Amino acid sequence: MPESISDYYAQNDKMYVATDCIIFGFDEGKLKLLIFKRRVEPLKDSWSLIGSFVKLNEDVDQAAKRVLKEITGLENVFMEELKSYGKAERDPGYRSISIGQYALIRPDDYDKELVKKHGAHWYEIDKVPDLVLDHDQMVKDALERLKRKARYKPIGFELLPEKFTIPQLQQLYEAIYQKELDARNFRKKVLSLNVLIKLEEKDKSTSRRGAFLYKFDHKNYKKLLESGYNFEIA
Amino acid sequence: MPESISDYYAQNDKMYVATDCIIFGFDEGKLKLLIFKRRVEPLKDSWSLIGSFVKLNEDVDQAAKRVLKEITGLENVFMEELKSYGKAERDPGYRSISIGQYALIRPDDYDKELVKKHGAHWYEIDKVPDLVLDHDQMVKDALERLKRKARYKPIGFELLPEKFTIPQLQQLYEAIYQKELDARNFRKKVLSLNVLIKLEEKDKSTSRRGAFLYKFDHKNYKKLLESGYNFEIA
DNA sequence: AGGATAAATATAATTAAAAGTAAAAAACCT
DNA sequence: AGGTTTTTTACTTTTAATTATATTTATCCT
Repeated sequence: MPESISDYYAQNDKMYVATDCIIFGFDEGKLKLLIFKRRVEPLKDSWSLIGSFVKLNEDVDQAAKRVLKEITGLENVFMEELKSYGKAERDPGYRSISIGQYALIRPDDYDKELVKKHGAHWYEIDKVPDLVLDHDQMVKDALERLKRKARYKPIGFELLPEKFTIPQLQQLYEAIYQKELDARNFRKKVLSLNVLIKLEEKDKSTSRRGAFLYKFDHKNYKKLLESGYNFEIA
Repeated sequence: MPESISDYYAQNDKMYVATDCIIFGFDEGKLKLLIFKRRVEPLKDSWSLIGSFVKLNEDVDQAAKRVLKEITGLENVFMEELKSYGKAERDPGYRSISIGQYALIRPDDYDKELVKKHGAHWYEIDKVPDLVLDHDQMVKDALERLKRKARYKPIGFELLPEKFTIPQLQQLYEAIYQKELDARNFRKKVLSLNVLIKLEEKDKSTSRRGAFLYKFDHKNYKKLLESGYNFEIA
């Protein structure tokens, strides 16, 4: 880079840096996406992901967390960079790049009032309407990433309440992969990973017998990861 | 994002967008990285990745390709986004974010004169000196990505000359994973993927008998990918 | 010619993953 | 009490992946 910065940015034109959040949730056995209706111009009334420009004194991931908190009230959520979107003409208004970040949130956690107030709405993943700019692409990319990642890291747990049953977990994986799994083998496999803690309680909302609740064992998971263990779910 | 852009960028301060290339090569049985010595202030004489600011009318990935061509003379190289680096204080000089992109190039392809002229140098991956800013982290991240990716996509081939032998391919995987592989089983596995075309010619540079040369079968690879085939190498 | 060396094949043995069969257990319902 | 439903465990069978044993082949070297 022998050129100096001013060669590129001498004009009054600016490069804007934004971040957009692809927010997944799991509810009623369905994988869902949180989007919202723009209430200001430009593109008023279009559906869009939730995003923001990155402030000058702010880390990019901080910016994404800030937005997520504004909209859902949630902190300490699983969030990971997806990729950047940097085509010169991606936004007709001004030159910008956006860092896409996907988040997984638990359906019972978020602040419903706050979400409503911002004009946000949960859509089942295969019923999401067209979004502004390149946001459709972002969702597509994020879904692919979720599918791949859920295969070798237990991120699926981020989408469930803290206590969950094995049939619930199976439902989630079935929703992500859009195919049915064998209950016996799924159970066997997931338990063999040794990252679930069985609780005394049962959840009886979906069956007569009721299913035992489990918690995710973060400690043991970390230990296993460090020892080079390779997860494989579904 | 109810706020307007000018809230964030009203000051004369600017946000700069850069891209840095993590360039891998494979030569003499070793995985190597191309870095260069800065010849201008600031940080003159420090080792650094090759990068550039993104021009206002340029896609981010275009910018990376431009740099790569300037330094190596190469076009149409395997290059993929790694991740963004967006900490507010990552560069003490000015607020910038950088999109890391990693590239895999064939050792015989690049323009040696051009590389020399730019003060660039190939280092074995475990002997790379300290780099400026967060470039060390970028290299670490890129290496991890390469390891993971090489496991399920045949990107390793990008690092070999167009014609290569199976023992060479094995060497490459051994270099990436830093462990020895069984020749018989490696051969069996890699051939079972059906993405290699056996040629008539032999390479006799490393053994008396000589080993048959192969080409990567891009067409068949694509076909298999589309049909949902899942690669697994090493 | 005989020995050395790396490459290549064939095939057997072992281990592990996936799929399926059967049935018991814990609740609830009428 | 007996029927119903879903969860759960115990085991078997099938299939596939991994590892290992043994040989053969092509070539160069002395």
